[in-house]
Amino acid sequence: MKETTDLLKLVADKTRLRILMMLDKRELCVCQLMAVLEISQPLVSKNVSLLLRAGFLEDRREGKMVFYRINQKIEKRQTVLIQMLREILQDDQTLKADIESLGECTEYQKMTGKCGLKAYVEFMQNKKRGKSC
Amino acid sequence: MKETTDLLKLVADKTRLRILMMLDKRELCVCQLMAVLEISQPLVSKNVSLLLRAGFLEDRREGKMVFYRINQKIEKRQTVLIQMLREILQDDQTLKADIESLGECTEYQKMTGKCGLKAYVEFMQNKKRGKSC
DNA sequence: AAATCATATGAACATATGCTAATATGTTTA
DNA sequence: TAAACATATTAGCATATGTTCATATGATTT
Repeated sequence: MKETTDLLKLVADKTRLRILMMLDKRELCVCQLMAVLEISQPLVSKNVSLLLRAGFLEDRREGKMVFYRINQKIEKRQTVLIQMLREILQDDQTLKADIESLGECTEYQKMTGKCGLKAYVEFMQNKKRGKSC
Repeated sequence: MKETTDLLKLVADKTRLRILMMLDKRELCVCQLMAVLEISQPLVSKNVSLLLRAGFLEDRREGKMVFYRINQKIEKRQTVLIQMLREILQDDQTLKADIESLGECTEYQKMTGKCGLKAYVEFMQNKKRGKSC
């Protein structure tokens, strides 16, 4: 019972829900999540590690960067939960915007080859000038 | 998005989850929930009214008693959520015990015709003597 | 080796949440 | 109408939670 409520609490949070749904689309590193969600690096790291410890995610190191994705060997309960989330969030505007930002930011990253705070700040400035990434 | 996290938060609580799953089996009044869950009346009332306001439940007055049940005109998202909960909680021991207690307590209520604190206390005393209701 | 980059961790703070106790409302019975 | 019963609401407290800031770790590049 507690396991279930813990699982639900984990997912009952805007930041983590956005992260989980993003990673449900594709593998991402911390800095990409920062850029798209427009939140601080420690906040991403913390929430990502909560999802990791709960078994939702698995990580993969590539140089300095750590990539996260949905755990392939996920528990059945978690699979069911994620399927439910997909269903009730299929028309969610925040998530749609996140996915769109993600595409643009990935492109931007390929151009600059950077993934850090500076790239993030530049990205944000451009975005606010209406150029979106 | 906030609607979704609010919905999840509501359900990410042991007390409310037990109430919701009980009511998923059958209609119940506050005092029955008190007895089975072994929690105070205000606590039942509060959580039940939260579930009510969120649209999960509907209420029905019968004399002094107020009966609650799953709202028949529930939103689709909520239906999906409840179905998911049924699935991941199908082997939950707490819920199994709740359902069992419920049967016994309903029987006890029919005998005494009472639904209040006194009946509850007697019930609890008997239960602890190993007679279970 | 030093500097930079990417991520993780820990402390501190504000806010939110669940719970209890006291009280209020509303209904039925005596 | 008074008393008992069933439920609802409020205030207050303790705990939990999300967030930020500062700092630590670990990897790469120069």
